[in-house]
Amino acid sequence: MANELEPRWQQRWAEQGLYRVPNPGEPGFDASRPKFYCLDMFPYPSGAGLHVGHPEGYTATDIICRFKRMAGFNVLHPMGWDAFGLPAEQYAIATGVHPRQTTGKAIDTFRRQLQRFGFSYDWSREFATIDEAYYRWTQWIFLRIYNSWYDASSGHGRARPIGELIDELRTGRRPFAVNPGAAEYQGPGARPLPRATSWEKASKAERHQVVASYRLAYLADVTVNWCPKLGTVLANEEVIDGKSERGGHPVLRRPLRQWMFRITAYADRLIEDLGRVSWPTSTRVMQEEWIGRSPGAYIDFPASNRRVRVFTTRPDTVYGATYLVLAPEHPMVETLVAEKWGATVPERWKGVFPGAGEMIARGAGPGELVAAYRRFAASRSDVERQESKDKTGVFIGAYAVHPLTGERIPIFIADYVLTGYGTGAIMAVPAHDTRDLEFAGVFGLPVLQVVAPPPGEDWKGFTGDGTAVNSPVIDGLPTPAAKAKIVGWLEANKFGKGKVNYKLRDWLFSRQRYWGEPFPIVYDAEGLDYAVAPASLPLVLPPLADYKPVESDDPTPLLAKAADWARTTAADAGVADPYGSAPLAPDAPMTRELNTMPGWAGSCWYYLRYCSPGDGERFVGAEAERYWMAGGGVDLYIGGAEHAVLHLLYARFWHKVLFDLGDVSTPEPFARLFHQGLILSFAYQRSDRSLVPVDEVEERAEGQYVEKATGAPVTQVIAKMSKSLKNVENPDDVIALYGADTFRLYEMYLGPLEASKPWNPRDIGGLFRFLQRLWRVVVDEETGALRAAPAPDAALEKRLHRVTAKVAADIDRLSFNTAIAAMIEFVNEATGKMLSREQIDRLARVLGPFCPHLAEEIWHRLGNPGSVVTATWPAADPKLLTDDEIEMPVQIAGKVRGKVTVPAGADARAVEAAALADEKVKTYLEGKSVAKVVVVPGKLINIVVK
RNA sequence: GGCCCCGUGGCGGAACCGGCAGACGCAGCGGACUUAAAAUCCGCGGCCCGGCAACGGGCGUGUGGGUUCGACUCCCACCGGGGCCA
Repeated sequence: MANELEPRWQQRWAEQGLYRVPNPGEPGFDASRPKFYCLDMFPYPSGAGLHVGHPEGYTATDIICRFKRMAGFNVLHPMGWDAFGLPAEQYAIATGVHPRQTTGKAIDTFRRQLQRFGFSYDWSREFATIDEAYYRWTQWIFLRIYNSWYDASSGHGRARPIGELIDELRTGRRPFAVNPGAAEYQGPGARPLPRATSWEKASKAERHQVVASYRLAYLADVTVNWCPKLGTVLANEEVIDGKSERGGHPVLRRPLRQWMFRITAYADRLIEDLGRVSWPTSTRVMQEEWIGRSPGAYIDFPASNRRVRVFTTRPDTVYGATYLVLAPEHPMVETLVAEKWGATVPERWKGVFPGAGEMIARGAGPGELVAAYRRFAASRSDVERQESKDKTGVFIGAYAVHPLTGERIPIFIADYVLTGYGTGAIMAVPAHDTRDLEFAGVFGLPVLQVVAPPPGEDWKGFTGDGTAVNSPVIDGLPTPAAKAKIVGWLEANKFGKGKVNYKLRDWLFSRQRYWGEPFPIVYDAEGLDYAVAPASLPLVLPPLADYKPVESDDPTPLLAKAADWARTTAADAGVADPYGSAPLAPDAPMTRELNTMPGWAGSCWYYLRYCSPGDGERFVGAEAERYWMAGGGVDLYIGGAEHAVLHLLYARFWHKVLFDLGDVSTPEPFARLFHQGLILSFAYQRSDRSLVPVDEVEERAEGQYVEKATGAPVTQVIAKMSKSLKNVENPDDVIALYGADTFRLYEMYLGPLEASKPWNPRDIGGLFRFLQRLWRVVVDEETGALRAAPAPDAALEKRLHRVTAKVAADIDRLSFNTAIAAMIEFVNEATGKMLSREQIDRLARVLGPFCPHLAEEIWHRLGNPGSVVTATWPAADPKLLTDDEIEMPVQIAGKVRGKVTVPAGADARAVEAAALADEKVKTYLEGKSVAKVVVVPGKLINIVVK
């Protein structure tokens, strides 16, 4: 029946445009209603179609949206497609089919599947990130960010237009020098500084360079994992033992000029504003840890006419520094390394790493051992280097001078220090750092206590807060005060500087693929970058003859194949001269940026576009944005926890830039966030814990499973759905059997929305039977006529009011499983009885958010006009939600021994008297004395006896 | 190693603020209807002991302790599972 009824109503709803919601100023907009913006995380339409995990979150948001509409809200509930991405491009490489075709097909499949669920999306707002009308604005926002700089001087700091910075530099209000916070000018591999010291004297390139160091989008030479065979850069996680994870091709570490976002400028605000949002604590903590704010200090250690700058989060332990460690790649290693070993150098300092002993035995010098160790370190991944318990390293034969004590301390290189963290060099305080202590143990280095732990704890290896000792400047101070004082002292004496370090890096935004947004950037003959004129957007992806990666040791983006597209002129690209240098001739040859944007780009602002998706003038209509984003942004955002950090952090960053520039009205995009749990599946495990595909297992008896091939018993376990375990469920199959209403109920009834829970098809029938039972309560199966009692049954009426109240409250707290249980109870109670027409009417409305098709069918069989979708939520009479008399359990010494029935409002004394007078209670009290009676009104009585 | 979350019947889960543990569903058992089966309807159902039974007693929310008149719920330690970070 569902397969006739459901498509029929879906078609009717679509024809009526029932889920279209007008914007302020449009016909039909009702300003008297409050608004509710409810968003699902942007799906990537894969060729495989929906799996059962998708509709979990979508059903939850649909129920809430339907409920909110009935409760009188203007509800914005959109859907669209995050459609750029690798799979379509990989398919294009193999087949030559343009990714747009592949993606278009996948979108059609997804849309058809979603519509079969009866979700109440406003499909008139649908768009895909690959639409030119959409990515035009993605490119526009990129330029908005590119043409901004972060002014940290005022209050918290904020983004400002780049023109204001240029004015400051031109007029000398701001010294002509690179941004002191610019990551590309720090640490190993820093870019050389410009020579000019004023705007006037600066060359075009120098002006360009200084301005770029402030821009929120900038170019930097970044070491990347380039895989020549695959023709792309790989993430660290995709490289295993120097080979690509997919295909096992060699991967080269190469510097490559890439677009970066200066997201680190926003690090503090991204942490602080987590206090504005209502998000799961775990997600807020994850973002905080990802940003990884650690206040500390730079300290300079003189070493043979140079200074080694270290970063430490524990400047209060500086007196305990007994050696320095540089990352093996640190550029100062070459200049510092000694020619030969000093006479007093202990043998083991010369090198501890595989193969070192042999070299030392044949008298290898420091240079040789350092080179060998660097090769050893380069072969290990960052993760291996940090996880390794066995500390390795080499003394480089040189010493530094401790700036506070004047002592000579040795300098080592060791792979537990990474280039990417701080300055790539540390002062080692073995007494109070676990890894330094392990290292000191291996190399026999002194361990000097400088922090006194709380009584009863060993100072050696104590890493917590305590009291400073053996540290003349700060002796006796507790750790936090000691940190503050020593940083001030180091600054005053020019030994160092307080500095907040972040784990968060600037965001690498370039990809060498085809299927992404082109950058609206061109380069002149000198290689300087310019923004194209916003009016010339969208910059459309050119067609390619083929999509095979360019195989080369030199990283080459795919767009290099579009040679004609890449060649343009200044006039064509609408490039002006932003720096008051020599203007470009209109016919000056320019080349386009050949990288494309990564998959994150389109999903960074899609929630804004939904507010007015057709806008041709602005990325989002200003009034629509103010209306739908009011109250702190999207009211409810539901999606998987796998996006807890990256997508949500990136979107927050873009949003904050737009907020600073006055383009959007709220500082945060998503007011309330919720993660639905994973839907898992059963799998089977052999005694050696290996997993067996479900189709190779049979159930011999209740709960007894054996592997078909061997007959060996296996145990049922819960695992992620995967093709290899053959336990992937397809929603289409379930809908074909039971219909969408049952599917929706089943997924919501599995358990709490946030929990991960196993898919167990055996249970679906229970929900299907519930809907059949409900149908039989209201419709005569023989005649198809409505079964209605002439007058409502009082007991059922009371229960109906309670269900109404309970379901509303449960939807509010996203507790759909208990809401459904309440409806089941009601229908079970009503089975065999009859409801009045008016009661059936209310039941249909309560069912509506969960099972819209069946509810609509009943609604129309009642002869109602319109749709249950636009009906109002039934009011629950508070008088019918409480009983006149209540039964209260009587506990004696904490065990329930009897029950008494008392009037609902009875006071404690009356309840106590009734309990003590109860016959059954009396028999338990015989021979005992009552010490105390605890009465919790409305709950229970506990008699404490001796 | 650090931080966070979770351990409740044969299974999924409920108990929302410290107040009757196990709602609801699945699987199971018994009965009605049926020539029979399916479907449907009615009923039983944590475990152990006693009783033909109604019922009575004991134990029980991973383990051990604590706080409290009262603990699935709060605190401490441990065990197991998951996540994030190292």
